[in-house]
Amino acid sequence: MASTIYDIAKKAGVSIATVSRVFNESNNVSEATRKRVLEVAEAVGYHPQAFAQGLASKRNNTVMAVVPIISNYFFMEVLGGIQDKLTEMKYELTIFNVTSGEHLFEEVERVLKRRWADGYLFISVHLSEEQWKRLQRLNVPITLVDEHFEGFDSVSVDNIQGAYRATKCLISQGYKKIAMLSALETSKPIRDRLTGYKKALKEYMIPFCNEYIVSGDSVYRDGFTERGGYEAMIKMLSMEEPPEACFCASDIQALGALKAMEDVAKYIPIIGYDDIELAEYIGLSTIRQPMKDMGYFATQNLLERLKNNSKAISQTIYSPELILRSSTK
Amino acid sequence: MASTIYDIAKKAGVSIATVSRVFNESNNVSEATRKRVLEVAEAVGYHPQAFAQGLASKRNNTVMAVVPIISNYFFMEVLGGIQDKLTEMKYELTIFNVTSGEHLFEEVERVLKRRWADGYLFISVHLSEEQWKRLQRLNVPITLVDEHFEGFDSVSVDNIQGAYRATKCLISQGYKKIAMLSALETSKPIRDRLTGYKKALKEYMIPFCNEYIVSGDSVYRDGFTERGGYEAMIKMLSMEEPPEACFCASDIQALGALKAMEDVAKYIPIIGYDDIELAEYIGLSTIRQPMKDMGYFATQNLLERLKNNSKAISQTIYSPELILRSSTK
DNA sequence: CTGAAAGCGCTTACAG
DNA sequence: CTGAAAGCGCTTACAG
Repeated sequence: MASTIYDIAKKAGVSIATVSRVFNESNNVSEATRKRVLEVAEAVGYHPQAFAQGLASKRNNTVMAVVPIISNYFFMEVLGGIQDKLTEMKYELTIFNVTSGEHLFEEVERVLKRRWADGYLFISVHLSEEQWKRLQRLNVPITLVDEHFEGFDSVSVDNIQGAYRATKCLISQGYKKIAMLSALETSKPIRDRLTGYKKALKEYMIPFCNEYIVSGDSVYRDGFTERGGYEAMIKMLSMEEPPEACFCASDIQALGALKAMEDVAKYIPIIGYDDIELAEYIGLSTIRQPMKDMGYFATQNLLERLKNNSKAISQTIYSPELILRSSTK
Repeated sequence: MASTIYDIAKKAGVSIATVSRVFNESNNVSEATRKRVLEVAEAVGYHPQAFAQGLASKRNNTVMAVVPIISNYFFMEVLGGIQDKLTEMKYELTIFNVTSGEHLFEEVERVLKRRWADGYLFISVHLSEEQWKRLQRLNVPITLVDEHFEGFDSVSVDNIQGAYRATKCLISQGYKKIAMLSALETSKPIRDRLTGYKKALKEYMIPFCNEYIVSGDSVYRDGFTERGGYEAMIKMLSMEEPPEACFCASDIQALGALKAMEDVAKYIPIIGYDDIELAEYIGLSTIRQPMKDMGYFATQNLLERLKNNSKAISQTIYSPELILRSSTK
């Protein structure tokens, strides 16, 4: 059986309070005592248990990342930034994977109530205004990434702006029939990007044409998949009047679109969204989201709030950057 | 202040034991009582706290993944498999990022002693025989991924075999001067892949030539980076007698190598290792590791051990698969 | 089916 | 600098 604080206290001839102080680096311990305790602890392989510490102290030096999907590029990059900051500050990371179905809200609420972590990072979790308000009542430190709600700190990228720039780039190359390769419109990023796309068309007085908003049929991951992009591009290219150029709602869909174009040997310029690592290799023009920075900054923000919960709520919005490569040439 | 089990018990007119039973889905509760408790809990937004449950029950339905690096392809894929299984079994995932420096062992030992999780998955954590033995004494359920030690369950891929196949593939195409684009030899996968490379050469009676083992100069991530690959390939191509073909220790290095070849406009066939998603897009021949399967299987294995710690220790070794694409044509 | 009570392994005022 | 003691919020035999 593993030893507890009592065993150490007894063997070192001190009280458990003293042992606790040694491990919590309180400076109210004499050097001799500290040394003795540490020696005993080392000998039997003792270290305070996380759960007991957590319960007694009501803190646990853990941040929980709540995410709808774990193994994708966007999340991986964001996570990289989160981890950098967390390691720097000696916090631990717990990942909670919500299943994004109809019980999303209940799942999220439940995990907050369990008080697993000191603070929470919500990555690409999209809830209704009403639902965010309910979470607010739980009074738990939360920072939003890739989402926006006035009651919580948030870090996001201006999706409208990004789509606008992408579309405008295509327009400025002289194209008029510009399609948008879309996904499920229940997805918030999609709605925003659609808005930006329309805004650009309007500005250049190009009539909006609903047929040019095309999605694939697969709904897995809301359509943000290579397959979704493939399906949509096949549809586009077989239209009576195919578009001359295409703005894709994500790089991963653009990848599928690229494949589709190869398969039917018809090519139109396309531009993606995200700037995943792959984009550079295949020469995909895209809109860059500073994913890693967002993760890092959001974490920093959350940790500051853990220190001082009364600080003002801040909304950070990054500007997306247009990256031109060969796919728009 | 959030309510506790006492508040619920009082409001529902039952004991805390009963409230506890309701939330633990014990069936020894009358339907009427259960309903009443649930109603009260719902009204005040109560849910048992993870840490209190964990301390009292000595279980916490959490698995911890111990990883040296978080945002890379290999890990992302493995993690995807882990998460699938964990979600299926309603376990939570905690990620612990060891910093891979000189205190690696101490860090790892400490986290095990803290008893954060019910079980641990070590991904690409390479320790000495001696160190693994010390961890064994902690008597904690551990499953190794991408590593092998007889005292723990493990899931890995035969690196020697993989490198052997890659090299043999190049030899069979008629090349004799075959280089290996390597990385830090302190890395265990590198040592194994080197062994496989040599084995193939020997089998075909091609003399081993130490100059043909080339690494980049950057040591970040043990050299498993695009940059490391770039640097190494530049070196190779500027040799007096450049190799005719090259086996790269990882796809990510192969990527850098590809860039280097473009930059100096000299091309030789190369083959990578891993089969990251990117590989398909750029036509990189490679050795596939079933990363997602490994994660899934390792997790399943660990969860079984949590149920029954006396089951026999198993070593699972996957065979790597040769994937031929355009980079070797 | 239900409750009283001990216990999980710590932290933290409080007192000295 | 140190200790005694209460408390963190649960679970789980045990008894009925």
